[in-house]
Amino acid sequence: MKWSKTIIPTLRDNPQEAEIDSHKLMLRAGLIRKLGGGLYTFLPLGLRALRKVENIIREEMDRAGALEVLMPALQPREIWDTSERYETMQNVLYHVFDRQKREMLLGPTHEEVITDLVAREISSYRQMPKTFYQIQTKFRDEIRPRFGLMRAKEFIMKDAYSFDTGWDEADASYQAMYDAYTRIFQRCGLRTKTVEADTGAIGGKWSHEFMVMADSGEDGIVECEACSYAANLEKAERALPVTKVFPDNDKLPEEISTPGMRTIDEVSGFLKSEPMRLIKTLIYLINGNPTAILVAGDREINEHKIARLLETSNVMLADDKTIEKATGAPVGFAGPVGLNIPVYADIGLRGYSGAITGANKKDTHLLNVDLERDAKIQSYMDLCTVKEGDKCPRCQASLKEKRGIEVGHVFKLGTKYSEKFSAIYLDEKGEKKPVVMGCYGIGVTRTLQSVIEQSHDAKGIIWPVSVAPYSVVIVVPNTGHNDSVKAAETLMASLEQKKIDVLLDDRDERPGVKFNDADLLGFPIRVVISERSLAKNSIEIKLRSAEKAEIIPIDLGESRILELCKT
RNA sequence: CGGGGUGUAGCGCAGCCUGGUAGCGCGUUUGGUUCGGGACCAAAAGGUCGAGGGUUCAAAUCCCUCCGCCCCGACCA
Repeated sequence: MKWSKTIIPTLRDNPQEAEIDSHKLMLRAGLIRKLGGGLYTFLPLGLRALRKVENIIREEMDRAGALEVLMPALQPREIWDTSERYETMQNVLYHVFDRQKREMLLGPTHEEVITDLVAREISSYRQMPKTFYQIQTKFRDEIRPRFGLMRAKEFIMKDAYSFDTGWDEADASYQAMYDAYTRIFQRCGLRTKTVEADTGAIGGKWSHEFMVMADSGEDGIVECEACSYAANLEKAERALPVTKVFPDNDKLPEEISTPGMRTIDEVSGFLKSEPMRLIKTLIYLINGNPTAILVAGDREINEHKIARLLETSNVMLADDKTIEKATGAPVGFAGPVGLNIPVYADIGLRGYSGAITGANKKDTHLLNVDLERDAKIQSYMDLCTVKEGDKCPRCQASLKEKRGIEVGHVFKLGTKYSEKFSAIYLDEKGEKKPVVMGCYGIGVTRTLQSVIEQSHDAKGIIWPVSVAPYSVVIVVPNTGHNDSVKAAETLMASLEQKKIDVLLDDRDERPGVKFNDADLLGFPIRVVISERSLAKNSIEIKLRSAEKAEIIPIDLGESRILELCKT
């Protein structure tokens, strides 16, 4: 391909709309353009890279034995009623109405569609295991689209669904996808980390996320310094802390005036006490019922954990009125003593004694609180978010906090959907059983941008050969020099015949412009053919990732390029 | 949805405070010179100043309403 025949609108300046490097570079390198918030057009160069990622995924899915299908993006509402996700996923669903005013949804994911299919088409244990996948556009009404392709309203996803006769069999399918994912991201040149994750609204028993480590990532992760434990902060656990018993723990609760002191910082500062000694009491509405959640003053509540442990998706902080009604005090003075709503406490608070809490009375706190003795706790559960320095739940070593971009997610779903859609099969004994499912997603467009986020420098993108829009760029510094142009065209034609993706920069531009654009666009291999090199009967080959170029005799150039393309 | 920011030529920005001719750099077009790391000379095109309303003799500029975009938060397979 000649540069003059395609369109690569590079930008010199960073567009002001972009915040992170990969987003800036995708715009500057002319890979994508924005239509509106969370909506992007792929330009020819961006599409080429996207297709490469898709093909890697397709190859590895096929290799793992998965079967490609293509499901409708437009879905009847009814199947979402059947799965009972019309409500739980309300806030990401796009609603569409046809001419009969029938409600349709733009698919944010396809568990419903595939399970409906399987319920109709699979009825015997002889037909399993089966894994289906598709690469398709998904639609989600994201509250806040961000960072270009990282979080968009319309994006491309590879989703896969496995169907097995039992749990052990399903584990094998899960493992096959897990292994395929590992290969996929490796082939894309990504360094990923696999972490244990929350299953969220999709449900299921167990899940892992594939994270691209990057400071700009939206997800917090902890990993153990010593063992292999790593988890998303939404899910991460910690070794049980030592019980805290503070001074004066034998005394009875005693009120103390704390005028206007509402926050942990204010109270601990005012009482000259460490925040850890305070018990933070927050009133939540859980399924609409006021409920108190307790954690130590130096910790944050993890609402994902509340939702999971109490088996609901309806967890929100209570409004001021509800709090006042439940505690009998203005916001900021809640405490567990004497509360007559359900109270759940974090496991770290078990045995807390000599602690400080709100007194459920304006401008007042309580000293010397012993949780067991003075409050009625429904149960102690793991309710707070792990933080740096907490101990590993497996080996007690310290946990470190990092950021990551979630590019893949694998779930063991179980029978949640198969039961709702009556995806039932007959086993060897003729008994009816629900199919056991797994589901697996890769954010394809997000993966593409992650490659750039992880592989770039001050000058631009550094593509791995596997996903580069073109593996080779041939630069002719002076297009006025006919011999250079001819040699370049010959080389391009010859490489193209060998199925190498080549771009020939035939623009009438100054050399500096061409070199800078080549660096910005990040093609892995740059070949320069000029009067200067031809005089020595040579061409110049430089890797984008390397400092220096190598000078190769012209008749050996092609084989050298082919060799470099393989690595 | 709450908080903050921003909207002026394709891109990046100035002008707004203190109302009066809409500017700069890059890019684009034409001609010429130049040609190994974002050249130079000359000429030119390109703007409902986000939208609507108001104040005023006069609004990019002041006031009101709305909208888009970006960031933080809430939320999120």
